[in-house]
This record gives sequence, structure tokens and C-alpha cells, in this order.
Amino acid sequence: MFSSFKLTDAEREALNAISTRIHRPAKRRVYTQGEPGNHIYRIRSGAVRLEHHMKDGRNQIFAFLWADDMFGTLEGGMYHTSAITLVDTYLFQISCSALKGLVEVYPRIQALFLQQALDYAKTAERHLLLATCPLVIKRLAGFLLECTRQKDFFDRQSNILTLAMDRKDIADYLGFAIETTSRTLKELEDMGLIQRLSSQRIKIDRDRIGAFV
Amino acid sequence: MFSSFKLTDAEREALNAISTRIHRPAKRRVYTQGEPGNHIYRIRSGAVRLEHHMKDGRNQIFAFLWADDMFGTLEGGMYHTSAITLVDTYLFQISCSALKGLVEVYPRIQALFLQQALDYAKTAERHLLLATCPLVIKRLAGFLLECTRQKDFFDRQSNILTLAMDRKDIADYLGFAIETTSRTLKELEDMGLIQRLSSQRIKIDRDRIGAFV
DNA sequence: CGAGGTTTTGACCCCCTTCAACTTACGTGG
DNA sequence: CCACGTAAGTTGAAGGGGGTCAAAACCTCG
Repeated sequence: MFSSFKLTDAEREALNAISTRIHRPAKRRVYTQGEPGNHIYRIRSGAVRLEHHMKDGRNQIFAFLWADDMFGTLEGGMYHTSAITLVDTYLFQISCSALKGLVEVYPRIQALFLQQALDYAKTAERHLLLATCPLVIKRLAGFLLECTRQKDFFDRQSNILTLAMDRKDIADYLGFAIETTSRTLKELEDMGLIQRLSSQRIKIDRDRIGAFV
Repeated sequence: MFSSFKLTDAEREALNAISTRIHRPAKRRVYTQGEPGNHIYRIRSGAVRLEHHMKDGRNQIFAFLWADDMFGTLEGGMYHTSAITLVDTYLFQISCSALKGLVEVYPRIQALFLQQALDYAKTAERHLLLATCPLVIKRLAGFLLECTRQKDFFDRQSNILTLAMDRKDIADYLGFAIETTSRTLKELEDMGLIQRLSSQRIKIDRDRIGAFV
């Protein structure tokens, strides 16, 4: 219901005026869980993972984020996740206080954030559906299928998917052990649903994977 | 950052003007997955579950909702979950089109929805953390602890929790089998963390459960 | 009292975790 | 260019936690 919202030129310019462009190489922290902060971020290009680690040592990845996604929600002035780049990434950094002021002038900008929040919620639901599949092979198959949505990392001509994340990231996202990632990829390959070209490059039979999930 | 937002009297009245009050007994549908619709809902009193069922027969509960929570997000004009009351429930029903018009006049009302969306996203994250615990006993313990947040269903004096949902609901929320719900409740009782007074009423040792999770 | 649904308990089996070893990929320095 | 070291990925074996199937106990309502 709040979808397909577009900013006017004036609104977009005002937003750009309070944004600074920053850059992070692959595998660098944007911020760390528990750290105080007052910036939110928008991905210009690249990819980021949001992870939450708990006292028992478990490390749950909440989401992989891609171009145009926003992140940096604060809880009591502190980040409740860590944000870490997967690949070379360019970001917009926006000060919360400046943003608050801007929203007073251009209240319609809120719709942009509402849209982002709803998108994030929907993504979280899809994530839950994946992570609670009783069989890990279905989790992984569904995950690979989701990855093919990212145009920057999936070539529709050759059906080759480039994984921006490593085996541990996949395991932490889907809630299983790192060894299971390897084993299950092999299983998918044995079933002829995928073909491992290298550890990060995978050729995907989207139709058969789609039918399998 | 967008928390603690309050509507003005005028805004609240305008919102009430387009809301109709409706009532559902326990275990009745508010709407069904796949059904077209153009209403969103806010719980005045009672409780609702949002569930998503898939072709493989699995039934995943996305959330239990309580007083003041909103629900009814549409995807392409259709509900992508079913909403079903757990107990006798009173609701506000708001027409999307009327709401769209209202937002034009009172853009600040969007903040209310933004806040709800962020709350929902945060709840979804906590849900994921629960549902991916490697041991089901930690999932269930954490779930019971979450339930004690709802003042309407937990009495702080006696430490008695009234479960609004049945065993299958809990299983579908946490991603395990219905039998596991029973077995694990028994295990928690054997450990002295809870005491089953009846199938729906449980006395909880919040401190020990909190330490256990 | 009997019927139907919900909850509980038991027995068996399999999927996934854990622990360990091995292989591969990659970058640095000789 | 090769040798080496470290990190990432893969493979194997063993053990256990939770699923499934089946049946019993319990509760509610006609």
C-alpha cells in the first residue's frame, strides 16, 4: 500500500545535501554492535551483512543488503547489530539529527523510510521461512535462488551466480554449521541443480531449483 | 530514531473518523492468505496470529500480535498471510484508500506507520533469534520469556502466564513439531524453571529462565 | 456417557552437529 | 618462480537431538 513512492527533485537534493559519500573495502566494519552512533546508511554499490552476535558465541546474520538498501537502525542510541561489507562498497552516510530536521521541512521523505522498513520486514519474513525449513538442502536451495535476484551478482545469460559471502556467512544466515554448507552444496551438485565453478562462482539451474524448493 | 512519536488530537480524531470497530471471537479469521483486500487493522484488545502456509504443508507463524499492534500489509492487493484471532478480540478496521487520502492532509500520520513497521521488523529479528536456536529447549524458554512481556497475559504478582495460543501455534512459531512442544515443556518443568498448572496456565521462574537463555 | 479434539508419552530412526584431518587457494618473502 | 604459512573450503566418522508414527491420557461439549 505504501509502495512505489518517488521523491521529488527538491526532496532528493535536500537529502543529498546532508549525505556524505564514504567508501569501505571488502570485509570492513561500517559499525559494531553495541557502539553508540547517530548515522544511517544507504548502499550506493556493493554489499553489506548485518550480524548479531550473542553471549553464547552464536553469530546470527539478519540480512544481506545490496544497492539502494538502507541500514543503521538505532536502539537507545546504540547499534544493535554489526554492519560489515562483503565486497568493495560505496555508501551514503546520513546524520540522524540532520535527517530529523529535514523531515520537519519535507514530511513526505518519511515515506521513503516507511517503504524501506516494510521492505526490510518482508525480507525478514522470507529469511525466516528459509531458516526454518526442516531440511538444510531446501534452505540452501532457497537461499541460492534468492541470491539470483541481485542483478549485480547473477548473470542471466550464463546463469552464473557470484557469491559475495563466504561459507560461514551462509551458515550464519541459514542457521547451520559451516561444514553443512559445503556438504549440502556438494549434494545439490550431485543432484545436478548447481555446478561449482569455483568456491565463489556457481552455475545455477534456476528452473529445477525453483521446482525443488 | 523514529520512536516515541505521538499524534496530535486532530490527527487522532481524523484517524478515528475513518476507522470502524469490529469484533471477532476466539479462533476466527480476520482475513485469509491470498485473499484480495484493502483494509488494515489495529488491535484494540485481544490477540492475533499471522501465519503463512506453503504448498509443502508447513505452516509458519510470523508473529503473535497484541493490543495496539497493527497488521494487514498487502502485496499486490492481496494479503500474504492469514490473520486469526487467538482469543476474543476487538479491532479497528481502516480502509487503505481512506488512509491514503488522510496521509495527504496529515503527512505526520505516516510516522505512526513507520514506527509500527520498525517495531514489526525488530520483533521479526527477535523471532529469528529464537527460531534458530540450535536447542529447542532454549527456543521455548526464550519464547515463554517473551510472552511474559504481555501484561494482559502475565500476572507479575503470581508469576502466572496464560498462554493465548495452543501447542501447535507454539510449534509453528518456533519451527518444531507439536510433540516437541509438550516434551520440552515437561523438560523445563523437570528442571524447575516452570510449573504447568493447566495446559494454558504456567507458573514461571523468570529469573532462572532469564539466566538459562 | 460417548465423541472428537487437544495434549502427553513412548519407541525408533535419520539428519545434522561436532571433532578431526585433509585439500585448496592465496599472499609473502626468499 | 618456488617455498612456505595461513586462511578458507572440503571430506570423513561418530554421536545425539528432534522428527515421525503410534497410542494413551485428558478435556470439552453435546
